[in-house]
Amino acid sequence: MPTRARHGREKEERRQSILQAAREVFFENGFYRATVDDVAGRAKVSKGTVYLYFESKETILALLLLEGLNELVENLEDAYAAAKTLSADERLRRLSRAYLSFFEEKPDYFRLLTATDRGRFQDSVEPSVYQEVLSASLKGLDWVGMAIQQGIDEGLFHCCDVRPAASILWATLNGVLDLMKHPLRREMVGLELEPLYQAALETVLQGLQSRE
Amino acid sequence: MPTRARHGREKEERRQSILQAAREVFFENGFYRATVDDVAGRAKVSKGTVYLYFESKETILALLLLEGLNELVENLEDAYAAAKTLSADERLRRLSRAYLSFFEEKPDYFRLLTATDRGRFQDSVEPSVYQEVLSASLKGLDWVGMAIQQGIDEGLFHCCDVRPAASILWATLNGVLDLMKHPLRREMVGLELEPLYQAALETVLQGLQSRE
DNA sequence: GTGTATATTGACTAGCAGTCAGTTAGCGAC
DNA sequence: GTCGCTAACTGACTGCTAGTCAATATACAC
Repeated sequence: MPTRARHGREKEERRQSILQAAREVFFENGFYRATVDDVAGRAKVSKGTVYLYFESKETILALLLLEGLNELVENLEDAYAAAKTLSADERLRRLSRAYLSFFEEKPDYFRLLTATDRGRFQDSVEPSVYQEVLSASLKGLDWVGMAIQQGIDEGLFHCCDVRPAASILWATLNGVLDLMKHPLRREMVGLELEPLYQAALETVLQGLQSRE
Repeated sequence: MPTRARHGREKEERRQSILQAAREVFFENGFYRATVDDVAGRAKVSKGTVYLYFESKETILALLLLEGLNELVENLEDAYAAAKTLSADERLRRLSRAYLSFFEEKPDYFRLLTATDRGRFQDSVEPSVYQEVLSASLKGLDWVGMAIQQGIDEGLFHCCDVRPAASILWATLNGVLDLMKHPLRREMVGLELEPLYQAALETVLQGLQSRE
């Protein structure tokens, strides 16, 4: 009997159950309110065990974020692929919609993302993991870039270069999501998320289409 | 002799010197690394005194942010006023430039702003102060809105409504600033802030000008 | 059963926000 | 100048939480 292998599997299960507990606790209370003891308790292990499997509380956050970002990128990939036969602008609309859907269906991940902007994050997380989160948060840009490139090839867009164009659209969508994230701010602005998001998308698409 | 009044002045001076100490310490170390003892030490008072003048560490942050945001809004106001005779699109360029300048000259304030997205902020800060920060962070939108309204009146923009248009531009500028905030991310995107910022501005301006 | 390696525990440390009983300093009355 | 009163100030203390590590338990080999 491959004892080593069974052990490996059991360890992986333990690890996953701690991650799952962290997901629940972080989503319920937010990252800063949640304590490692909460996570340990939920996973029915001691705090020490949590630290056997993970370097720090913030590392766990990073891993959860990576999960979320990967799922988002998969959604974008699917949306891109499903719009294979469509024009570039329509593909960008599908991509944008997929992004908005993810935002609306998994708001918890977005809530947790803001926690990474903190000072300590970069200290207590292995640089490589931090870099991975950063890089994952930019993978969406690649799919937007591919659709934009198609638009340039098709003669739809007349902008100078793919990367700036993709970044502008990506930044705009993020800007709108961020602006409309807090209910209180939404109220102050006096607009709803979805229509503003759509309008922003169309405005940038128009802007990319016109000659400068 | 108006003892009461002199006392009032002295209290205000003490208060200001604590605020100044907090500004220095927060800017140097970031909000989360900075401790209240640091602030107290820098202001040459005890920690208890800090808490006589301010409700919490996060309240001090909120007050510093309000200062920064008010300064920003003044800059925008000046830029708007100085461009009195110009066309709407040119005014928007001036407003955007003033915003970028502030971002580049006072990056510390932007760094501190992200700290408010954290969970605890809303708990330990009086709701009214929190609301004031939120509302101050939206005042820039008003000046953009006024320039956009001018553009609509002049027939330059054909978009449906002022508020969405202003919000789209504002969100885009913020999105670009946020995207390009971290040097590491800037490197990953492979673009520089200023050109992207300019390009984003022009793209949205174009988008707002074209008929839909 | 015994020895060894591995996994787990939870009491402990360190660090920080926030408190409050006790101390000091300013000031007017005499 | 000194007594008494008030307001300002202090810093030791509390409570909480991330992270550690010596002690303990468990699993396995022989």
